[in-house]
Amino acid sequence: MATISDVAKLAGLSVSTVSRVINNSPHVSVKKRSLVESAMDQLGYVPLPAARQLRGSKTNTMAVTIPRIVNPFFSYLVDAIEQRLDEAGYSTLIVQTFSRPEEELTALNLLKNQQVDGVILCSIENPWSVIGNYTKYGKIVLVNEYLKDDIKVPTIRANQYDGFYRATNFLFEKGYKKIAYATGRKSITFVKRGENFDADRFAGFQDSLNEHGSGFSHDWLFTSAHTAEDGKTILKQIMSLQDKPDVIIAGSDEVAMGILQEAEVEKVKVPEELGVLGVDDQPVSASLRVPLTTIKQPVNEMGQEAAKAMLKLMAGETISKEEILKLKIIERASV
Amino acid sequence: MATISDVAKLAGLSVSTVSRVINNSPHVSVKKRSLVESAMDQLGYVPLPAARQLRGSKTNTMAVTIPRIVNPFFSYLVDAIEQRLDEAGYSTLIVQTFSRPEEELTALNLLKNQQVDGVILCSIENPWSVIGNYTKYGKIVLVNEYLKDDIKVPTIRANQYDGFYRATNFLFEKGYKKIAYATGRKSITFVKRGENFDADRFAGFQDSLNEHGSGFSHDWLFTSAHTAEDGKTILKQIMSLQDKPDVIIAGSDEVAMGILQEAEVEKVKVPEELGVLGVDDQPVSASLRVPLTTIKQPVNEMGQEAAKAMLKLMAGETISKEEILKLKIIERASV
DNA sequence: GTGAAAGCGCTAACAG
DNA sequence: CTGTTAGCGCTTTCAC
Repeated sequence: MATISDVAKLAGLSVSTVSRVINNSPHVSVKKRSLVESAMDQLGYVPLPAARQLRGSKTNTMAVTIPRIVNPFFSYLVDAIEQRLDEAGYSTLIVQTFSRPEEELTALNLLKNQQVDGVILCSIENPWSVIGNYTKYGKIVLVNEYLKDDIKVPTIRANQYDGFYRATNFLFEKGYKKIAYATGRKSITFVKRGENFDADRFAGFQDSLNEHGSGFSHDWLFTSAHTAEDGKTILKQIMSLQDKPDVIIAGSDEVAMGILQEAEVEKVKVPEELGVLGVDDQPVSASLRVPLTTIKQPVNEMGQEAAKAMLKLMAGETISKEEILKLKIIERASV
Repeated sequence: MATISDVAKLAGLSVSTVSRVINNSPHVSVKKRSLVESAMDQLGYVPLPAARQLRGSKTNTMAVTIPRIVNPFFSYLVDAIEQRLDEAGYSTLIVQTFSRPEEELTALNLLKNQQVDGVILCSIENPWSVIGNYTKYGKIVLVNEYLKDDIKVPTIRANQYDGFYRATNFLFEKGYKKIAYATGRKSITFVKRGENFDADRFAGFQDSLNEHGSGFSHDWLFTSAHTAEDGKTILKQIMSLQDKPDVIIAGSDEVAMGILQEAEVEKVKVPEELGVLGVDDQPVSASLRVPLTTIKQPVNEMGQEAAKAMLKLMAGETISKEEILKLKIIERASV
């Protein structure tokens, strides 16, 4: 491995001049600059990051944490972040937390240890009292998370409340009257809007319901719904109900797919007898037999904005605490 | 940021003793060790990796390259690798190459620059003449790739030939006689077995065909098939054929799903009128209306083995060039 | 414009 | 067992 002094020796100059060339300082004569440059590529020289870091200079690397890479939502999100960061000349280090606080600390310590210039957290596993301490070591951006108002970190998220409010309105416009609701949550605690992700969604749903003077039966709430199998069960449960809903907000495309499949088995016509609204817009959703109408999370934009926010932070700009993006309703055939 | 000398000062000892504790050298008295330890956590001290790297010690970090994180095959693969590496105390740095040679070099330079101890390449973008140069800087393991015999790098891959050979036999056993074949490739060049991924698959298919004295019509070969949409087109094409195949190896679950959906529209019974065999076993495949029979890539095992190979390499063991894993046929209802 | 020299935080001889 | 000391490769004053 060639070092800076090898280059200096070959170029017949001092290490400081070489260093200046590397960091393109303006105070180097054109002649010596090219001398250094040719020596550099003659030796295949690349500055050793560890040494530069030791001197406290930038790493040009960012870390981004996600709970699990196999979840498409997160893989697309991190993909979008990386694309944007890449354009700005940053490398990206993806850290899976597996929802474990310790793993999140690994990423945060990267910051403390000057291995990265900033970290983008796409889900938080530690209390802010812990995470907050790391802001002194570098920049932190949050994605898709809710934090108390007095905590001021740049946060990028989608407006779940608004999205679900509009989606529910949309169902009413379509003529539906009895709307069922499925969620991955174990229970819906009636916390107020702005507390968290699911509460926001449910609040949007409820507000639309109230505005339309529509009732909601407890039989129409399905919790702990995650998989296609869960969706199948839900459809069966719905069909066994006396007072059946005429449409369901499925909580995820996965669950929606299960509902769709079981509906086919049970000869329940979609959307005529039961409308099905998905959430997420996964790649396959468009090409199902009954193409799925779904509430799309703006993953791409979220990733882009998160990366932009980080970049601004790096440039020393202060940025507004929150950037809220809109959910989009993708209308296809299932509603 | 507390440094090693801060700790030494607080403990009333020398930096070397502190260093010994950090690297748990045996030659430290219990008493002083605990003295150092308490000083360390009193200060919240964490050794700075950059400084250690500079001294040439291990990074305990591995890089793994994948073309694209949003591809489920790769996200599951990297997930498996990381789990295993994690157990062994290594952090994992995931690098997306976007199939660009430069990005692969970024990962390889991590090795050169002593930022990682090894790199696992899950797809190669540069000629071996380039990659090979990096073996002098650290360990390299290949996954799912084919390389000339004289090149000896640990390589983990699934036996595509065997898998497709067995899968085709399986179709014959099921009573199918006319087997169609879809692939993502733009064309099937008849290179011999062992040259590459797709050639191996097709060779396995062909060999089984020949052994069963079965013919293959060029009308039954579908190339450039990637998406569910492509699958739909394929089904239409099949139905317009005079001499129709009775089963198709779809090349991917994605394509298989498209075929399944269009079959439903066209009222073609699966598997009675047309059998459909997928490849990959994606999460949704099990819960389709006609659960998909598919050739499963041993992603998990591949990841595990790749990680193990790397770990052995790190431990100084020499390992056999190739580790070949078996594809598995997951029998459900579509065949 | 250019070079000499002082460290960044840590490890590893080398002495004791 | 413990301490002293010389760098690892680089950036950055500070002189010239």
